[in-house]
Amino acid sequence: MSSKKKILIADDEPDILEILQFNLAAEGFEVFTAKNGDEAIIKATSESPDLIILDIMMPGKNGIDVCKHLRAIPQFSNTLIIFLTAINNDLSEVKGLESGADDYLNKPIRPKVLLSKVNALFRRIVKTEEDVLQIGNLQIDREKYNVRLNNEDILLARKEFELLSLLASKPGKVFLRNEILHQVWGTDVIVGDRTIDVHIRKIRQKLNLDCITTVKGVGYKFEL
Amino acid sequence: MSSKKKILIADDEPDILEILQFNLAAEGFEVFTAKNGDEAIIKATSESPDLIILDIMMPGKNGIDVCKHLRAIPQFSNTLIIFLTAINNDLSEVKGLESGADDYLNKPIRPKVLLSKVNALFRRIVKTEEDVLQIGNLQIDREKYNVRLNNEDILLARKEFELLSLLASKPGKVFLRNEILHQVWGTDVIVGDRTIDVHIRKIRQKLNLDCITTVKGVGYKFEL
DNA sequence: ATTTGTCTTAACAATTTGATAATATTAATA
DNA sequence: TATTAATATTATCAAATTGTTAAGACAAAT
Repeated sequence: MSSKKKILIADDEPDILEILQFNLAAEGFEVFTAKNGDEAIIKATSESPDLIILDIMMPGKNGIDVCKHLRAIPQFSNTLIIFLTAINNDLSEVKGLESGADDYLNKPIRPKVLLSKVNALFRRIVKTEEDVLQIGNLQIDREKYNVRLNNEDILLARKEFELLSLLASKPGKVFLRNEILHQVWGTDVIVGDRTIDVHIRKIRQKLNLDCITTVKGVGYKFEL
Repeated sequence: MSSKKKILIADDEPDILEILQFNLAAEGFEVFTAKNGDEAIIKATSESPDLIILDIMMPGKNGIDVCKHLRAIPQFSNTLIIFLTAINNDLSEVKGLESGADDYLNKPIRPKVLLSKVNALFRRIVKTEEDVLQIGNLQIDREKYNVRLNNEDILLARKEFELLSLLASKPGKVFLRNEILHQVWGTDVIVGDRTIDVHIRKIRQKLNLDCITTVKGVGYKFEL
């Protein structure tokens, strides 16, 4: 999967903050916290989270204020916002959603419900992501499955693409031949010794660029 | 806003149905109703609603079943679904959201909360909704179901249209054959290996334009 | 009932790919 | 430098993948 989703949590109660952080981090999200509304705005601006969870009742700027403030900034017009509230009545819920939030969650927090909501919201948004490697003037787009060098498309066959994609994923790192076999061919496929070489050759030929270095007796590495 | 949003409500209690219908219609939505799960599926198919509100507890097919059934059909992969439930416990909520719903609502119904949730969901979706794709001199109108090239209408059969529409939704992106099968044919439909090819061929033939590229071993992509 | 058009499949052709073998080249080391 | 191990190069071939055409099942329209 691409990069980790960032989630910002703002609540003045340390316990709640901790519970949320623990559960979301365990699910693989990158979590940031804020102890009040103003801090939330600052961290939101600096971290550009994908989702912001706001407690409504906070000293100073409350959650609704923060939400309105953020929604007025283009950077956050598409950010997911969830309210956290103990006030379980019509009024606050309505106010929350009308101020531009995507959902709200009642306290006490039920971790499973929280995670489900978060995932449900992300499922809807996730679609607009990109997965491109950019190394110098070389661009490898894993989604579009193409390689561009100096704004010119280069057609690589599947194995060639996967091999280059692997090497370029960690420029400078030397990949052992075994490692390459496992990653590109799989653990149970057996191919001859020269197979990798031939593919490397084709890549070098097609790219016409000195970017794959042979490390004799060890493997190959990609560099600039 | 474009045209009226369509909402389908499925509940076995006539009272609830009426309350919901009244409130949503008053807000300007076009409302359809169903008295059970099977009717819901039928009406969903014929009306293509933008939002479906499903009672979880219904005789016969319950809401979760209906949701799963619908989500497996490409037509409904992006339709909003909200559950309606009196069961106020973790388990049912989690199950609901995991079966692909976007939100849930606890009974008793509080009209204002309902409307806020509905509006919050629509607000988020509206942005990704583009019924007319324009790529170069090619125009794909998903609502009218037609394709124009150089101001000339081109008649595509439904599967052809959906396939082209999918590929053109992300120009440059390579769609894996599997991905295409899921999106166009649905997750549980099984068709032979050559079916996609044949449809691709027909599109190429009818458009008479070099815009669909084969990426051998991977899939197809659309490009100007 | 007949026509029309859509969707799928089967059969075969055409193409591309990936692996190998054979040979050449390179780099390290005795 | 001669030797050797490792890699590079090239051509070739079988397998995998896709293209094409025609035909039949089915549904919708006439």
